[in-house]
Amino acid sequence: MAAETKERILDVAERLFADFGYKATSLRDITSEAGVNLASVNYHFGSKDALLAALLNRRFAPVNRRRLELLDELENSTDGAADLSDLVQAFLSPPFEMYPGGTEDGRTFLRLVGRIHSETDDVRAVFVTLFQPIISRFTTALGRALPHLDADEVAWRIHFLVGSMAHTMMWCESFLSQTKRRPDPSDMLASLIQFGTAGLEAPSRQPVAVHAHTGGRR
Amino acid sequence: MAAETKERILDVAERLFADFGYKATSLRDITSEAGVNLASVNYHFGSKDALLAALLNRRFAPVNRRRLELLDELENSTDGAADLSDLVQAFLSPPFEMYPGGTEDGRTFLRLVGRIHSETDDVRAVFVTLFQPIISRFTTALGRALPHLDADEVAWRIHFLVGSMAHTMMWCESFLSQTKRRPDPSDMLASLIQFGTAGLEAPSRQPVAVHAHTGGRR
DNA sequence: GTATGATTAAAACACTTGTTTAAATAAATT
DNA sequence: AATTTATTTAAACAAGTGTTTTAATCATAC
Repeated sequence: MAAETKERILDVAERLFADFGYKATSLRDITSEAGVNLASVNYHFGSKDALLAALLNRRFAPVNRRRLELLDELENSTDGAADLSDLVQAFLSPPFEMYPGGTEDGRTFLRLVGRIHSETDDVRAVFVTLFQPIISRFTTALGRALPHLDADEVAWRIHFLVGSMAHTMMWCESFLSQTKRRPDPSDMLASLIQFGTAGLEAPSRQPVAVHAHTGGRR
Repeated sequence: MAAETKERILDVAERLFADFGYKATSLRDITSEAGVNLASVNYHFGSKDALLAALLNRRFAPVNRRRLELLDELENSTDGAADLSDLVQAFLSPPFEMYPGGTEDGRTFLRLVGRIHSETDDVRAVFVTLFQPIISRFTTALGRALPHLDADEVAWRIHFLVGSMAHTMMWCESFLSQTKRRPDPSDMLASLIQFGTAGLEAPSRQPVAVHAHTGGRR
C-alpha cells in the first residue's frame, strides 16, 4: 500500500500544482483529494518542497532524456549541422509525445510544464536544474544552425521560443475548448514548430528600418 | 496624506505582485514595506482583490488605449491592410515605451505584465477583462494581414506571440544581467518584433512533410 | 475653539498554513 | 506465533492569512 499512497499523492499534487500553482495548493487540498492522511506527505517525501522535487523529477527526467536522445541522433546523422526545424521539433515534441494529449494525464502534464515556467525562483529551483542542460545543449546546436545570428540574438530567440511553448501548454486546453470538439494539444504542436522555426531563422534585425506610420502592404 | 498612502500601497504591491505573484504576497508584506498600517489596504481599497484590480487598471488602461490608438492609425492610413510588422509593433511596443525600461518602475511593470499572464484564472479575471478587447481587435487585423492562414491558425499564432512576450517580460531582467552591463528591456523589443513577425507569417504548415531522421542541411 | 469627517493605529477575529508528535494499525521478518 | 519494522491515523503546534473593530489622531469647516 506504500507505493500506492506515494503515487496517489504524486498524481493529485501534479494536477493541483498545474492548475493552481505551488503556493496556492495546500497539503490538505492534496491529501483530501487523494484520500490519504495529511501527515503522509511529510512521511513519504519529507516536506512540501521535496514533494515538488520528486514530482518534477518523475516527469522531466524522461522528457529531457528524450530531448537529448533526439538531438544526438540529429547531430550524428548530419555531422553536427542539423536542420533547424528538426532541432525545434526535437526540443518541442517530447512532452507532447510522451504524455499524449489524448489522455487526461497527458494534458495535466502539459499544464504543469507551462505552470512551472512561471513559478517564482525558489519554486523553480529544481526545475531549472533539470532544464538548464537542455537549454545549454540546444543553444549550441541552434547557434550552429543560425550562423547569421550572434550568440546574444540566439539566446533571446530561444527565450521567445520557450515562452510561446510554456504559455501555450498552460492555456491550450482552454484555447482548444473554444474551437474544437475533442481537444488534443498535439494538434497544436505542428503549428508551434512552424511558428518557432520561422521566428528563429528570421533575419538579424529589420533589413530596412521603416517607421510604423509609413504603412504600405507587403 | 491620503493620496500618498494609496500610491505607496499601489507601488509596493505592484512590485511584490510582479516578483512573487499574487498569492505569495501578503498584505503584511505590502504594508510593512510601504510603511503604512495593515488596515489601510482594506480602508482604501476594500480588499486584497480590489487592490489588485486597482493596480492593474492603473497601468493597463493607458497601455491598452495606446495599443488601440496605434492600431487605429495603421488601419486609417492603409485602408485596413496594415503591414504585418507594424501590427506586431503596435501590439508589443506600448508597454516598453510607456514605462521605460531604463527606470526601475518600468522594469517592474514589465515583470508584472509577464506575471499576470500566468496567474490563475480567478486572479487573472480583471486582467482578462482589460486584455480581451485588445486580443479581439488585433486578431481581426492580423487575420487580414495573414490571408494564407485560416482563423484557427491565426488564433494559435497570436497565443504563441503573447507567450513569447509574457515570458520574456517576466524574465528579461535576469536574462539581461547575464549578458549586458546596463540592462534595458527595450533592447529586446526589436528582436521580439522580428521573431514574432516572422513566426506569424510562416507558411501554413510544413510545405513538404519530412521526417526528422532524414536530416540534411537547408 | 469646537465640531465634523477622513485617516491612521493597534488589537483582535476566525481561519488556514506546513510540520511534528504519539498512538494505533498493518506488514514483514525471524 | 512473536517481534520488529513500515505505514497510517488523529491531534496538536506555532506561525501566518485577510478582514473587522474600536479608539486615537489628523485635517478641515463652521
